[in-house]
Amino acid sequence: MPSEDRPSGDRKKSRVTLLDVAQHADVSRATASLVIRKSPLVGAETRARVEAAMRELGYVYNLGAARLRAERSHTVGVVVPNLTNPFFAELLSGIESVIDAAGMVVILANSGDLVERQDMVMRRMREHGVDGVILCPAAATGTDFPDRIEEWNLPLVQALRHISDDMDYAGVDYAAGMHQAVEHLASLGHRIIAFAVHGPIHSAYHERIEGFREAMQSRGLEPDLIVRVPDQTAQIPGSASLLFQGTAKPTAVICFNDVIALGLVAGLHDLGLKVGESFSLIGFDDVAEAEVVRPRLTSVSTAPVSIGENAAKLLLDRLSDPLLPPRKVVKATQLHIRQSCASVGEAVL
Amino acid sequence: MPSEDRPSGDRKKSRVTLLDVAQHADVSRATASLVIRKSPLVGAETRARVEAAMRELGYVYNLGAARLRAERSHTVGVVVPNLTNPFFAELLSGIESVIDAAGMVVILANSGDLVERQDMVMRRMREHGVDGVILCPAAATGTDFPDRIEEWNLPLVQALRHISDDMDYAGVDYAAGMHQAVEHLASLGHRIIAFAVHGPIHSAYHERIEGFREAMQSRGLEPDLIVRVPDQTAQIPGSASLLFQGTAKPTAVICFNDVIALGLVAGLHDLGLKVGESFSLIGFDDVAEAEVVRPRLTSVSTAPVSIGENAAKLLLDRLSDPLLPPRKVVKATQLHIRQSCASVGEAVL
DNA sequence: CTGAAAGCGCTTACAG
DNA sequence: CTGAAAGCGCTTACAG
Repeated sequence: MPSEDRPSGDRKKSRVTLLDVAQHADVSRATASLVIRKSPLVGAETRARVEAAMRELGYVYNLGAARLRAERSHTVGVVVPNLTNPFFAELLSGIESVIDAAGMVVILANSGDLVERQDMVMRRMREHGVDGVILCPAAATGTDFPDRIEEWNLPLVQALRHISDDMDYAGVDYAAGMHQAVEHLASLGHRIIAFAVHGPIHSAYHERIEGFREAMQSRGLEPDLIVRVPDQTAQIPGSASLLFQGTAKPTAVICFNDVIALGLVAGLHDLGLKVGESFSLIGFDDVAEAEVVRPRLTSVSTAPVSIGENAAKLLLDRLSDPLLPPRKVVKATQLHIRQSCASVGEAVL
Repeated sequence: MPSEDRPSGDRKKSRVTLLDVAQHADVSRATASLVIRKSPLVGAETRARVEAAMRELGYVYNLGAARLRAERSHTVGVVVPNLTNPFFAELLSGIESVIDAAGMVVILANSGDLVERQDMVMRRMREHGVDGVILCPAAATGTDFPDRIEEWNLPLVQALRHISDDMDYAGVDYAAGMHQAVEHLASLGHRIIAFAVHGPIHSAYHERIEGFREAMQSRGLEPDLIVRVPDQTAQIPGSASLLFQGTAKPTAVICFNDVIALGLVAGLHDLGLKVGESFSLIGFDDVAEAEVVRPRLTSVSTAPVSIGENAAKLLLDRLSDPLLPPRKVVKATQLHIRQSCASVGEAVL
């Protein structure tokens, strides 16, 4: 009665193995293995017999054993800085769907945007034998990181943020998105435009800042009205007054992302300003709430789900052809115009 | 030059193994294995030597191989209906943090709230040899599902929704949450209260409906003013008028979740009603946006991150003691009063 | 198209 | 505290 003193053991002990299936179907183990892997080498009749046996015995493929021999785990690691942020959740959703469709599975980890945690997590991924990883690099990732990846010979694609040109990257054209926002505001007559930012500093941060500056400068507008608001959602509304502390009073603000945008809409309202009338505002990301807020939010859409899909495809391609040169898939953004921007009268000029 | 025609192979080929480490450190493989698993049987000096060897050789533990022998994968499956919903993303975040702290890793899957996909995904989880799974069951999960789990002898905990009393469950007391909402509104003098719902039908849905009805009935109030709004966020504002189509005109609405709440705030605004003044509204979940919307949203908080933590702890406990009787951890909700409710004047009674 | 043998990298008793 | 041997459940050449 070994099942009595090792209660959890009976599952494992009684596991039906490929050999059981083979014997039941009266073939060799190798043949059974071939039908599992859908090899064309096996005759239809034999295949049917083996499949019946698998069903009758309730066979479950043991990927762990297969992996040991075949050196392929059908597993990809995904590491993001923060699961709680809906933006990353959407990225993850896109990744998961294409990885799943490829018959693989995602192992998830959270770096907390901390390099030490990221190191731990990367080690864990290697221990689990992932075939590759999709990584949104922690903001402070060191310059030696790409070298280590290289050494490990671990297929890796960067998502949303990039730290090396020698590895695949899936992201969006943040700078062009900023141009679209500035362009729209400028066309409505705005000349003094603020940029509200927060969060950690990384490539996507720089690209937005650069994009903003460049777009402003190319129109002869002052590019330095950049204000930092708190990271915590709940504290953003209270920081709206920061927009007006300098000598140049903006008539519009572009937001680093929609959580800032939503927060500032509330904060500006608290200050007695009417967004979409006496003040204009553009968000970034175009989250679902943009449609549901009053006034409806004009926002630059980045579609994180499709970035996730792109990242996963990039990785799949690399797995099937490791010699591919590094590729970048950088999506275009799209300005979704709703109600949060108004034109400034000629008087203002 | 085998690395020339099998370019991806050199990683695997050159893998440093436990035997390499053992030889380098001049001990047997078994001893090396013991130091990895932190066994107290190994002397300090030997341990140090082995650890040095691991470092020098860049050894990476092969969990896949260990699992095959030890029948433990240090892996837990998590299956949710939808990653895109921030609510599930937060649940996942809570799960990930405690699973990670336990030195294990989560394998993620998305059921799309579809039973066929759920079946697929559960099979995949078994193939990957997860030690257990945390499942938010798809709405239409059949009554035979628990039996199959039982047969598979797969440790499983239900999260947010439950389909069987014989398995662990981590959730929140939805019915009590509805009581808190109704109580608050009733204390402000509201007598005709609507309940706006949407989405799939499952235990958490029923509990909220029952909770609402019971709370209304116990106060002698009409419990049947339940209106179904669209599932798509963007379409919810347009459905606000549904609240007033019956003969009984509500002065307040309780929302199934905060995405409905946010949508109806917008929709009521479009109808010229002032939420928090001429109409009252309570949300459910207390998402971050509740604080950032005007008027600030009064909402029943459900704290999905901590539900995820509870679910993960339940699973960890079960893994270490499979004979534990099934347990339920049902969190209390908390009414977070902000600005979206007003009292109705005596005149209304 | 099928079979017998070896091996993937660990852990597990079992001796010493 | 350490070593030699067997085995976890597959896949991979290699013969036939």
